[in-house]
Amino acid sequence: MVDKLGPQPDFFTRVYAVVVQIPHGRVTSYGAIAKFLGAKSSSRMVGYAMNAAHTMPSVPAHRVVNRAGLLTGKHHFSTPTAMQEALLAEGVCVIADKVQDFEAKFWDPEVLLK
DNA sequence: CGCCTGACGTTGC
DNA sequence: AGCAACGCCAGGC
Repeated sequence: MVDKLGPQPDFFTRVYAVVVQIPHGRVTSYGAIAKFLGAKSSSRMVGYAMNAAHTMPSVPAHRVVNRAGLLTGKHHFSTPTAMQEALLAEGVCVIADKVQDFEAKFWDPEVLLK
């Protein structure tokens, strides 16, 4: 695993590179990232990558939620509310561990291609 | 070296 | 329309 987020061919690093690109106050889904990486069927890997990513402060894992906009991985943070508070601090409405206006706040990795 | 698990997603019943 | 099962791939034991 590379400490920096350089253009490494590693799947994990690939995920980090995308997550880091997520604009402030914006969120995306595991599936979107997986699809962007070409492994649309491997959405689980994205979540798995985030698990390892949570050790990297540079990777805003709190901006990544599941397809339903639910903070599924919040339990993996320092505190169960860290993820929700982090999103709220960015202007993302989070109620009951769910992102409000998810579609509106949703950020598609495709913009990286533009 | 093989089995189990895991922050998801999709399809089938 | 709600619930269950399968698939996917990689890491840990």
